[in-house]
Amino acid sequence: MPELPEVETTRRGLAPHLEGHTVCSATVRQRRLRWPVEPDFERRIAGARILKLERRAKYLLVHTDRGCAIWHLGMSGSLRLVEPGAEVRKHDHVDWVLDSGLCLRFHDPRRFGALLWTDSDPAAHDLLAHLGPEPLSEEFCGDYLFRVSRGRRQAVKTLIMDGRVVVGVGNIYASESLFLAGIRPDRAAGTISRARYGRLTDAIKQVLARSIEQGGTTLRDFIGGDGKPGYFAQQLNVYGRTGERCRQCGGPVRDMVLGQRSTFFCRRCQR
DNA sequence: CCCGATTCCTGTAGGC
DNA sequence: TGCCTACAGGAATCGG
Repeated sequence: MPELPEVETTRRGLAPHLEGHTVCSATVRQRRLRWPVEPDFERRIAGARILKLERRAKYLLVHTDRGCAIWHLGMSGSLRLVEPGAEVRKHDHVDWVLDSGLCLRFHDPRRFGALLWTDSDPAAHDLLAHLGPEPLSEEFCGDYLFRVSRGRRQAVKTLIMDGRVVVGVGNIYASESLFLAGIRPDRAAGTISRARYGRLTDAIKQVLARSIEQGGTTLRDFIGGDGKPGYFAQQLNVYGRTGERCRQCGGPVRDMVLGQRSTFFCRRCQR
């Protein structure tokens, strides 16, 4: 599914084809996404000139001279440029026809994605206004996590997956980061030392940066037809490896449920 | 305020 | 082989 690295990869891939171009027209085939696409979205975007593509958390912001479109890919969404006249497949919910002749197409089987419009600063939009810092920013550091975790009894894994604390840390990266930092996912956030939060923020930055370098390869990118995960899965230390041997100590990888999310860890390497 | 549970949706995996 | 069910997950929102 699109994690932060994949959204960033999407942004980098689309930017040269979108920035400076005009949206001639838009077609919305399915309005019922995570939130309904507003009725006059097509009218608002038609004729708009795209100024810049920006990523904030897992949102892709398309700044235009008329306002800003806010995309979210949910967990099964993708944005691709297709040739005009390309066959429309099931779950192809939105098209933007560009003045270049290319078409920006949104495909999203599970419809957890969203397409919103705002006439004002998107940072002030309800969905963005209360988000925590970007994980790759300097603001996100051990001191910060230490400070915001004081007095909290919730598990550290659910803390780092809380978008008000830090954005873009999905379920896979949360387990992987905690493994790299040697911290048990269910440790109460408020009892973890400043030094260990330093190691955790380093681990989060490392795992996200490495994934961006790989073009955001995720679990759902397959090699061959056997359903086996792709490149990135080969680098996973614990995610989805229940019962297999820990790469570090050889012990069995364990799983548990935290905040209704499957969670993977090694009892010996994480405390 | 804090935090766990519920909700949206459909493709896929696992059980029988 | 095929049907049926459980499950996965981002993140807002509800409920205690």
